[in-house]
Amino acid sequence: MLELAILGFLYDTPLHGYELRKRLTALAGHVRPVAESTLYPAIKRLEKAGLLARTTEPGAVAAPRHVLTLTDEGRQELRGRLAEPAARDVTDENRWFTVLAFLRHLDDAGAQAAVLRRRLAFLEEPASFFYEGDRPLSAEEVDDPFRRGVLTIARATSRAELSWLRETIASLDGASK
Amino acid sequence: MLELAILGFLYDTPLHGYELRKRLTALAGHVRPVAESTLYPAIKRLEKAGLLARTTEPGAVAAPRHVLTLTDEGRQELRGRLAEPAARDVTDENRWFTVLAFLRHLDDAGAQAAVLRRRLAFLEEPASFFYEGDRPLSAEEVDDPFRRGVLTIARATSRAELSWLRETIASLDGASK
DNA sequence: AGACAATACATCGTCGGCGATGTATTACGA
DNA sequence: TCGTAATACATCGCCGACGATGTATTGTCT
Repeated sequence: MLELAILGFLYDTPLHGYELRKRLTALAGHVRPVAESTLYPAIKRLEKAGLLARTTEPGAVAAPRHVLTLTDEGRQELRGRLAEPAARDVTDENRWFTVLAFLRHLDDAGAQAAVLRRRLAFLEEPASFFYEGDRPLSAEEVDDPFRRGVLTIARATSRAELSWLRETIASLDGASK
Repeated sequence: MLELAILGFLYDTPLHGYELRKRLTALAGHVRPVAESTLYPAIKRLEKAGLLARTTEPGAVAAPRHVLTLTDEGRQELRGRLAEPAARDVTDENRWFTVLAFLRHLDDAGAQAAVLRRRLAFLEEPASFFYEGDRPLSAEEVDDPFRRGVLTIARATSRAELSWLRETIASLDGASK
C-alpha cells in the first residue's frame, strides 16, 4: 500500500523523501500515520527493484536531499498495480482508497472502469459482519447497540459508494466509446 | 486487532481454534481474510501471555480439538484494551469496527461512552485526503473523479457515523445517570 | 551564545501477517 | 476403493511495519 502511494506520487513529479513523507501523511496520515522508519526502507526496496532512481542534491535548507524519480519500469509497475489490484486492495477500504487516489494514472477509461467494476462486484455480494448461522443479520436484527452501529455505518458507506460507482462507471463507459 | 477479536469471542464462551477461525472470518473475512498461519501463532502468543488456557478434547468429527478458555487475566486484558484503545484502533475503520464489535463487554456505560467520544473527537477534526497547501479540499473542489469519489464516500460514512455516535452517546449518558 | 524546531536521512531489533507446506482424521460421493 | 472435501492443528521463512535511536544542517527565538 505504501509502495503504491509512493509510486503514485512520483508518477506526477520527482520528489525527495521528506516531501514524499508529507504528502503520504496528508493522504492517509489521519487514519494510518506513516512512520519514517517505514518510508525509508520502502524507498530502498523500490530503488533496489529498479522502480526509482535517486540523485543527490544539496539541501535547500538543511541536509542534502535525495531526489527520487520513477524509472520507466516504475511507471509501468504503477500502471500494472492499478490495473490489476490484489484482492485485498479491492476489499479493504484503506487500500481501496489508495488505489482510487491514483487511478487517474491509468490512461485507459476502459481499464479504469474494469477496476471499479471489481469493487462493485465486491460490494454487491451479500455480506455482513454478523450472522445467525449462515444468514447475514441486518442492523435492525441486532440488539447490541455497538454492533448495530457497525452495520448502520457500513450500510451508509456502501450505499454512497454503490451509487458513486454506478455513475462513474457509466460515465467512463460513455467516454470510451 | 486479531488478538482483540480472539479475546472478544472467547469472552462469551470457550471455543476451539477452528470455530474461532470461522467466527473471525464471518466478522471481517470479507474485508481482510484471516490466514490460519496468523491465527494459530496468535493463539500461542495469548496462551504464553497467560490470557487463555487450552484443554484438549477428542475431536467431534476429526482431529482432537484444543478448547480455548479465557483466564481472568485474559478477561481483564480485553476490558483494558476496549477501555483504552490505541490511537490506531480509533482512527482506522477496520480496527475501530473490531472495537465496536466487542465494546458491549465493557460493563460500564460511562466507559463505553468515553470510547465513543474518542472516535467522535477524531471525526470532528477537519481532515481530508487531499489538500491545497494546508487547506483540506472538499469533493466539489477536486477534479479527478476518483479522488472525488474518495471524498464523497468518506463524507457519507462520516455523516452516518457522527449521527450514530451522538445518538448513542446521549443514550449511554442517560442510562448511566 | 545557546536552545530548539524543522529539515533530511538512516539503521537496528522486534514483532506480526502470511504463503507454503505438512499431518491426521472423518465423511461422502464417484 | 479412491479421491476429495471438511475438520483440526501446526511450523517455517520471508517480508513489511514500527518504535527507538542516531546524525547533521539550517533558521529562529531568546
